[in-house]
Amino acid sequence: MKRQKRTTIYDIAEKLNLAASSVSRALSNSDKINAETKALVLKTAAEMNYQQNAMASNLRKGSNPTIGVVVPRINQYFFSNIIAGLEEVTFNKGYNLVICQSNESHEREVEVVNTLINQNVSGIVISIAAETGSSDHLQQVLDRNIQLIQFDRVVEELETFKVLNDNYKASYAAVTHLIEQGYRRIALLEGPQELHIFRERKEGYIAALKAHGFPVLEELMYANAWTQELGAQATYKLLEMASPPDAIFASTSDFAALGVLEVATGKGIRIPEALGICGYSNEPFTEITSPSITTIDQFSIEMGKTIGNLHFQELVNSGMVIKKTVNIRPKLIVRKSSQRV
Amino acid sequence: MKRQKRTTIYDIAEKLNLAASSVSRALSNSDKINAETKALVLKTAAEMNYQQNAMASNLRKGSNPTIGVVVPRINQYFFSNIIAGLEEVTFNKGYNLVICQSNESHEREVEVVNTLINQNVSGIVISIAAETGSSDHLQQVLDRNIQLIQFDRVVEELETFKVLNDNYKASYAAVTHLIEQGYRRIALLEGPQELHIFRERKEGYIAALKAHGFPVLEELMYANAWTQELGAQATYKLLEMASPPDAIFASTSDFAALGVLEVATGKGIRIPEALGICGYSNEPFTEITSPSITTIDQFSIEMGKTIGNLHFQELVNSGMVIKKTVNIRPKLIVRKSSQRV
DNA sequence: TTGTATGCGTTATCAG
DNA sequence: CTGATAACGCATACAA
Repeated sequence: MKRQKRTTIYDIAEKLNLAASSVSRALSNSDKINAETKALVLKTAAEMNYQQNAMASNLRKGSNPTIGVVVPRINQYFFSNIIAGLEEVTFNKGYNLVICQSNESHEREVEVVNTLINQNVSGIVISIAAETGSSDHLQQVLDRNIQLIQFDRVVEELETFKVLNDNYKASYAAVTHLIEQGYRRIALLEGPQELHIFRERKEGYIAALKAHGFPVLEELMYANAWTQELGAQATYKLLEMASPPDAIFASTSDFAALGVLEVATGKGIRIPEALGICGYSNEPFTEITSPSITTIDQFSIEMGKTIGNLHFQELVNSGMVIKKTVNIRPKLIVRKSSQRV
Repeated sequence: MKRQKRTTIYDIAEKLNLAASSVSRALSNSDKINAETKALVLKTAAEMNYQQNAMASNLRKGSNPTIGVVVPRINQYFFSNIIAGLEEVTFNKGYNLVICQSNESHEREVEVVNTLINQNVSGIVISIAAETGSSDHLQQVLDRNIQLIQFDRVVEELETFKVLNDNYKASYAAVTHLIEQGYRRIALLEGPQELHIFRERKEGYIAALKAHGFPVLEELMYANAWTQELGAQATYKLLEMASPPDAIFASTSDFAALGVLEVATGKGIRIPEALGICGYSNEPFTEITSPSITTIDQFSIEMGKTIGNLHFQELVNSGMVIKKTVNIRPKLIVRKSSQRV
């Protein structure tokens, strides 16, 4: 049972005593073709079960209507929602999405980006891995004039479209909220400071403390606590302090906040009375923990749509050198874990 | 700023005074080439920033080392884990994944499958949409001798590899567990019965009841309760009955179980004492609700890997007519929502 | 080992 | 409006 040859435009042409070019025109809905022959071609194409060979077509046209998406992990709510939003706009334009994971590895990221370049995709949408490194691979993308859109975690030096959350403001708002709720010693769980998003969140935290006349204490800033496990470990340490914090802002993720919640609950600490908690990302589970977790919504679906729109807009303006940053203002979602007033 | 021409093997050949074919051989690591020239070609290729045009190569070779994946929704834990597992094996083989969502729509499913066929992918991995319909599009895949692997939700009549959970046994085990915990009136939340997986789960439920001498009551079987919202609605109705159930098996999903939990908790019903709950899928959140939710793990990452292995095995045996079903035995995860003994 | 020639399936250009 | 032909970039059969 060999792979049977697929029918090509030549097969159709032969059957109808036409030239292949005419068949091509009919199929591509050209206007330089008689309506009747077009109808005839379409009909026989369907009968003969014809399906276009996208590789040949794309090769000839020198373009490939697909967009490559590179994210650290596909199974995080934030990223899968970005993709969902993005797909909503690309699908309607007849564009495909090729989705790749870097698994937070820089090496892997380089590999998948190269694969995408090889595929001649018309655009690449990326949120870089936590394990950062050279950005040569992204420069390559630009050099080949492939649309590059960075989102969330970006290489700042690179002149590309960027779709970002205003991490600083979100963080500032979260800490201000905690202060307003009467918390006095607010600890921060930090992410890897190589990533700007985590630096910005830290800056927002510091600024909010200062703005309200609170001291900024090194002992309350806990580095690299950006997974559930690490968040839990950090919480153990923090709660063992002589004067422990009365609130923890897990600026890295809701998963870290979950780690905090579990450890604190396990120790019999009452939330939000004795300890306030705030996470980041508005993962679905934050709504159903007990108590529910205060967090920050990043409007991920919206972000995805924005990215898609940017892509097509740029295509229209191709040749222009418009590079800019779209900032999406995240929103603080106040839930039980931080409401004691 | 026009898109600059990418360097081709001809550019390299010209520079080195070689034939394009030699360059091609060097690049494809052929053995019919002098080691020195190979090294030289590789070196200059790197210098000239050469990257292969995958479309041309694939067109010429008549194959495309990518696998298309079609799932209802990318942002469900089960599916994203399938993809993660699958990617683990395909990536190592140098294969790409093109991931598409059907959004549970049959029309959309047909569209994306056709796109994948056009791309000449070497395989398609699919879990069909809840909105079922004709399976012509999948027959097309087979007719073109593209590897087709179905998983989880499948079209049974189609002779393809199938990777399934043993829904019947899992359901049977869940209900048996509930009975052993002393629950007497166990309700079932059903999914759309067009899908075999939901039929099988219902059969497992019925069989377990019968095996333990319990009556099978129509009033306790609630149709189409397969989202959180619908699960909540169903729970309202069920708990209003003259003699309400003392346990609810949300055979459709953990989301439905979550709906049950919320409504019951809202009504002040104590879980697991007054009402036992069991879900399906082992979504991460089932561990952190209070009480935690008993559920069924489907070993989704394993399933993904299995699918990948099947794909490549079939490639090796191409020409053979081996079509079979791999059944993965899910595991009951007992948590607090059903433990009252 | 290397070069020449051809074709993969389309689309675009040019005549007719 | 239609047909012939070239070209997209690469890989292979064949010749040298």
